[in-house]
Amino acid sequence: MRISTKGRYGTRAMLTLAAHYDDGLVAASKIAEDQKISLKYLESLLSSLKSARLVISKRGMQGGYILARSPAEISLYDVLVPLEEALDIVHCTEEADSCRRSGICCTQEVWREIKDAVAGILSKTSLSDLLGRQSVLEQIDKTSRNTEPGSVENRPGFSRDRDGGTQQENV
Amino acid sequence: MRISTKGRYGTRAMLTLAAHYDDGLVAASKIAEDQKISLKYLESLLSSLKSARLVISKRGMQGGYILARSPAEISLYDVLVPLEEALDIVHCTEEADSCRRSGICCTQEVWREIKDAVAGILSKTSLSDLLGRQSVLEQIDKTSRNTEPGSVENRPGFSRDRDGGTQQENV
DNA sequence: ATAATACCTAGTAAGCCTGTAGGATTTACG
DNA sequence: CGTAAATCCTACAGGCTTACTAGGTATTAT
Repeated sequence: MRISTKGRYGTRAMLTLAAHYDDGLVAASKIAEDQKISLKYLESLLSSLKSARLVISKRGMQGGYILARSPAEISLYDVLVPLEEALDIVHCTEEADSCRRSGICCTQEVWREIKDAVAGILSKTSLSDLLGRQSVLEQIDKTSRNTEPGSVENRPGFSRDRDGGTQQENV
Repeated sequence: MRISTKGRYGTRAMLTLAAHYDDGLVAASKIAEDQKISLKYLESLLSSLKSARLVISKRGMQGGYILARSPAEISLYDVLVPLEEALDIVHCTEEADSCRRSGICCTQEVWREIKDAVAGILSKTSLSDLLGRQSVLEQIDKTSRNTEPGSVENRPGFSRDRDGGTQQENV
């Protein structure tokens, strides 16, 4: 029971696109570098996101991707559904007829309750919401590093690539 | 992102044990028959549940399993955690140090929010709650089928096996 | 023409899920 | 004591998903 890296990587890719929504097209290679995601893997995620009509692509030189709608109009639910192939916590709630006990299964109620709660949280959180939180966190991060110098630790930021050679994280 | 059959089967097994909490030990074979779960698979689930100290077992003839606490004192959260090996929706929230971006990762907040919501629902739902819902559902089911006057004292388990010798469901 | 870019098809190593198989050990009961 | 009923233990296996990698094709701006 977890959101896979597919969903997490996809979300982060969408955040980069959201951050550059006013700048026009962004190349997949830039997103990959920004988020430290394997380019080839990212391409497949973007393909899914394109099929879901969340991004628009342009091929050829100077091509790239851009959000199909404004960041405020795209929720995490929109992003995760095509990547996680439905967020059904439990198969049972989706295909009721596959369960012979469906008429008298008390656990279904709970699974559905959970599913609705998760969908609610994801639906109410838009990409622009996340961007807002991000800037707050970056601000805190920056000031905390100024106040305690010496423990700087070279942490690559959300949208900067300070330590050119590092591997991608596997998170 | 889903609760696997392991968690669902385990939950149903615990419901059978809850229904017979006052009757003493219940053999795994009876649970398997009651819930239409493969006996061998069920055994491994019960093993996990025993390690989590949710059930107590007795070996040998006339042996079996019984809840370690009353149904009201066991939540779905208690049951699912040992079966689903932690309900971390996202690995990231658990092992923060494995994520190089942890200090400034805005998506973590959302994953944690979801995790807390799920845990909240599961924690507030006890086995006795589910038993209560179950009896309501059975009553509805029975009246809708409009059959069998009387014969209420016969309660061979909380699920009736309507269509005889069919295969086990794989839900 | 060239280089940058999206897009497409395959494959793959590892791990997990959902069991099955076959027994070893413990216990009640006649 | 012998036996049957039960838990407990180890091992395996087919199928699926995850998280990529490899290599190439099509399209486009310069």
